[in-house]
Amino acid sequence: MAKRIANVIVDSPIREPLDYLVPADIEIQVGQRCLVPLGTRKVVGIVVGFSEESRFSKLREVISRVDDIAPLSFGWLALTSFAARYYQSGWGQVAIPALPKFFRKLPGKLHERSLERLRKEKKRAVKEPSEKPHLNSEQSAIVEEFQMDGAFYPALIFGITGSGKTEVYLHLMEKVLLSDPAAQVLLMVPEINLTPQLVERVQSRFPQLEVVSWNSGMAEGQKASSWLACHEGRARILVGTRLSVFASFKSLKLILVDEEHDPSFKSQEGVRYNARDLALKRASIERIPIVLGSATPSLESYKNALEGKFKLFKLTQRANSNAHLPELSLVDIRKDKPVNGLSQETADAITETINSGRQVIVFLNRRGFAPVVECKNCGWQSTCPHCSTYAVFHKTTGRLTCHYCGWSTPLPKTCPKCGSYELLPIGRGTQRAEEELETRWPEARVSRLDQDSARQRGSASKVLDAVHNGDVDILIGTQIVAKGHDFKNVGLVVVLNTDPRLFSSDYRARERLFSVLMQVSGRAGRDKTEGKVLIQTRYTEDDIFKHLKSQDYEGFAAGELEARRASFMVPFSAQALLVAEGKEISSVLAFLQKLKALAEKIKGPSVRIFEPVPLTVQKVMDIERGQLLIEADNKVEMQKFLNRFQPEALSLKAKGSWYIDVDPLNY
DNA sequence: AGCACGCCGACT
DNA sequence: GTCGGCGTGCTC
Repeated sequence: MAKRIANVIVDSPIREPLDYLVPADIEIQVGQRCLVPLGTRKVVGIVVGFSEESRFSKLREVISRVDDIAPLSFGWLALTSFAARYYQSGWGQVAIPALPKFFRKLPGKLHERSLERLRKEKKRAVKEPSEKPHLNSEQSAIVEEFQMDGAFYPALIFGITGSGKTEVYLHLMEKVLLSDPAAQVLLMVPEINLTPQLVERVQSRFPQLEVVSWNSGMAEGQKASSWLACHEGRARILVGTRLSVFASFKSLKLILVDEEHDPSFKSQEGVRYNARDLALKRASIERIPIVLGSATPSLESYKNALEGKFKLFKLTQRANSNAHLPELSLVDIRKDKPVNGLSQETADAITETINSGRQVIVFLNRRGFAPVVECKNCGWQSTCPHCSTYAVFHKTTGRLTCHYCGWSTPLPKTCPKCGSYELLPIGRGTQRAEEELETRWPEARVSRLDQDSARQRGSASKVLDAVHNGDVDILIGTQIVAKGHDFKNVGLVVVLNTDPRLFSSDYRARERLFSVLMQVSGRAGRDKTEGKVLIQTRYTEDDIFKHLKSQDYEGFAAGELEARRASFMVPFSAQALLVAEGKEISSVLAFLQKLKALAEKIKGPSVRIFEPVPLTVQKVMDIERGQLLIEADNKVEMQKFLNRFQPEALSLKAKGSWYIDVDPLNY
């Protein structure tokens, strides 16, 4: 009988699975973990196949199998394998880090005991299910029409803010969970601190079922326990961030991706996967339905829906029929010149709203006090010594802080260059706006919500609770205030300083701006009384505002899609970014130049190679960074090219490191 | 990614 | 003479 050889993936950049001899006394199957020697180490790998022969003559032996849990499924292996190929990475580098640490390490003496503990279900307060709200006709039409008969069925729910998407998710989940006592549902959410509230809402709806969550902020033990509960089928619902697309399920029957347009579904470190795209792949592998939901879908998804690749469902009415669409108007800051950031019209509206006993949200997407400090005498500016960025002045700490590397120094009393005392904060962040609001409305209770104020655990929810309880008159904040909070008494939303984002070099900036403005506008008028939105801008005639005013995502998207079609941009083409890093920008660009030459040699007519350029933020933590953009007619052509390019590129030696970012979101 | 090997500077 | 710096290259 031929010797049995196991193909094993391990967490190393080796592209192909490694071959190991399987000793006669070891029974092992595909999907099981095993202990193998790797160089001088022993590591945990996953068996992905068997073969009779190997290109390698001197094979080493599998040390032992790890059979503490059921093997990983073929579907899971197919998903991780696809992800590795698509994102130009090693299979093991995708698959192994997708397991909780507990299942990646060599099982020790107490392994079985720990497993027992992980398997212990956390206690649920068994209570009556929360009330099931009545669906309006649009909502129930979706639930009725939805196909879940064992086929891949991708759907996009495009529903305006407040249209009750979550309620539709819950009904769809119920439909799936009731139809099959083993069925499991994956609900994917963006990376925000709203997950606990959502988990609670889901759990109280299905009090008899185990609901678990999975996100990077959780303790390792928690992660392992949630993961295992899904793997073994005990947990029926998983609510998780992008990482959960790689969770292991016994019987996954439905995937929901909430806020599918959110950039946090794209990983920006390690393997740069897009969890929304992989979720679609997973649904097609498992032959199950998948729902993408958003008030402002990504143009990629919206295009797919328009072309019939996704079933398109629309929610056009607010679920709470009492709620009004907010009335949006622009404040032309060319005419109504802002004083300390606020135009007269804005200030009057704030006064009026507070006086009428309602709340104001001021949205300013820039944290800190001032983005840069400047010397009036010699022109010195507060730059970060390790990054090509400004160090932001934070008045709360009295320090200059770099938002890229965390470098920080006390604000100097005098100019470090000329000794002058005239150091001026330039520009405006949330802290400065907060100060201004407190000065102008001394009677009002002002709260700030941004990354800095939310840093301490629980402090964000404290502020949010205060807003809900009516203990705050004016809430000033960054993106965080825009996300999904259902404030009942907000009469006015003010948007400051969005103009820079209208003219970004990133062609996706407008799409994101539209999305965030829609979201933040949606905070106004969620209950009986009307809400108002004021946007201060000097570009009042920009199309984006026209569509915002009428809450017309589809009009906006049609315009953007047309512009992108005309210039062959994503989603009418596919992109990949080669990013190189090193000590000196010249050598980084020189290496990218070598990659470009190789790419030009390999590429066909469907692929275009751009010029190597430094990244927008060229230096971070003393590392210089450059990029080379590659464009192809479509994703298939891009894959064909990368698969030919990548092995050859790996053999070029670089001074620093480099990676490929497929379907990049950031430039 | 680790980890070892290897070939040059400051130390008991 | 050797301890250790991190460049280079391999792991079935």
